[in-house]
Amino acid sequence: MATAPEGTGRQRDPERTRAEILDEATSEFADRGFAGARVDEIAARTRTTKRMLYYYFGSKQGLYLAVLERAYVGIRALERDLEVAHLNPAKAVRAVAELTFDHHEAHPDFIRLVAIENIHHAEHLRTSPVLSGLAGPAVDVLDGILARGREAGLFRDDADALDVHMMISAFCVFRLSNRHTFAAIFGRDLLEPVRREHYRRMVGDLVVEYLTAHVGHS
Amino acid sequence: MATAPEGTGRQRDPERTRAEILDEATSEFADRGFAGARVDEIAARTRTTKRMLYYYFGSKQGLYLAVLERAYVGIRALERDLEVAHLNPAKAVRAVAELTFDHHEAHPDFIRLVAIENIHHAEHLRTSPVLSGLAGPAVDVLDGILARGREAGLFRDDADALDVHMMISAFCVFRLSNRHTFAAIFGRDLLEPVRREHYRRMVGDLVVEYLTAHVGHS
DNA sequence: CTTGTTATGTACCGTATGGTTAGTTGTACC
DNA sequence: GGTACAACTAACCATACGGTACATAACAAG
Repeated sequence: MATAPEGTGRQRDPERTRAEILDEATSEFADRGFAGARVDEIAARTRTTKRMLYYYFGSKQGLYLAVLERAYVGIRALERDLEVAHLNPAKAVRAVAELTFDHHEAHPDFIRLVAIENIHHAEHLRTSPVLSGLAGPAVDVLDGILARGREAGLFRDDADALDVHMMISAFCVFRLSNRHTFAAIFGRDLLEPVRREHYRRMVGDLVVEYLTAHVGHS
Repeated sequence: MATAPEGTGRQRDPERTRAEILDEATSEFADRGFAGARVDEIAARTRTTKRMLYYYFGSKQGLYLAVLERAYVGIRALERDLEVAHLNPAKAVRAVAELTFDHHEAHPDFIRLVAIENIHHAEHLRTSPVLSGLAGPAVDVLDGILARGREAGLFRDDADALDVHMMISAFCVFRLSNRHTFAAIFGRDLLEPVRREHYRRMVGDLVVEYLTAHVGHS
């Protein structure tokens, strides 16, 4: 039986080596894109050599895919565990919006990887079995909230869960992914801490006001 | 005096050569990113050779910058010429939102270049004299509309022109820039023609409902 | 202690790629 | 029709880069 490899006692530790490679690869890919990332550079930043990188992941593309998969799994777990049944529909969508807002802000590398993957027409994402069928949680939660809101006569009925998810993502993603060109042109850093609460309230307001607009009127 | 180089009569035509290089470079850079783009590939797609590319633009980076500058100039001209003085504030913001929506949809390459530039932390954009001070038109127009809306007691006063511009851009940019990962995960193509009008109305509603929310109430 | 296997390090390779050197030809002007 | 310059071509170069061949050392099991 294998004694669990813990701490720093071992000289050989595949788990740790793998994780270390993934960590450095994540930051290199997020920083320079797929083509711009350098395999030698990733290897140099770990305690191992380039050889190990190919030993575990086969190719640059294989490593990139592994990085992408690990990054995507995180956010879905969060969404799945969000508990909103006890909130009224308006507060519930706001909670979803703020969860997205907080997660994206806390994981800029994830956002960058998504941007990079889009430049490549999501060709890696599309062919990864791990990443197919990730849609579940986020959409289901929103679907439930919208249904409740419509039944109560609070929400408009011409927007579905995917539309709302898209609205929220658009706002939260843009704030990170377009931060640099926005700052360069308009001179405002969208991530400045002083403005954080303002924008956090803004996503919530945005989606709630949109959903409750004119319901009951004309 | 130079007889204006027109038509196809000439064997040598610097203007045409330059433009042709820029066209092909735009699509190559937009398609593969800066590092992924191949200088040889760009040259092969033009009627000239790689040497000309260096003759006119000096380096791969110089060419990329020229591409970026040309792409950015277009949209600002549009915004500057938008006439909204005769519209009431709500209709005016909606017009701005729809102009952005239409432009982005018509120029996917521009959106892709912006995404790529953001991956590079906007380092090229920041150092380009041509691209500094491009903020003007879009913000001024929105600023005027918001002022009118607030004076008339129609609009809330806790969002400025940049905030609104950001909201609109976020929505319109996301629809294009994140099209592929969104489709891969959720199975919905945000650019499907059937949904076009739905989304176009959605940006307008979004920003108008947000701005007019609760004004005059509680 | 031996042995098979997994993990790891060193040194190297072929080629794709950005960039250049050197020379050639069309065009305007006199 | 000669001349000077801008526009253009072809062949070449150095090296950065993804990837590999080969050797070896740590570990678990008997």
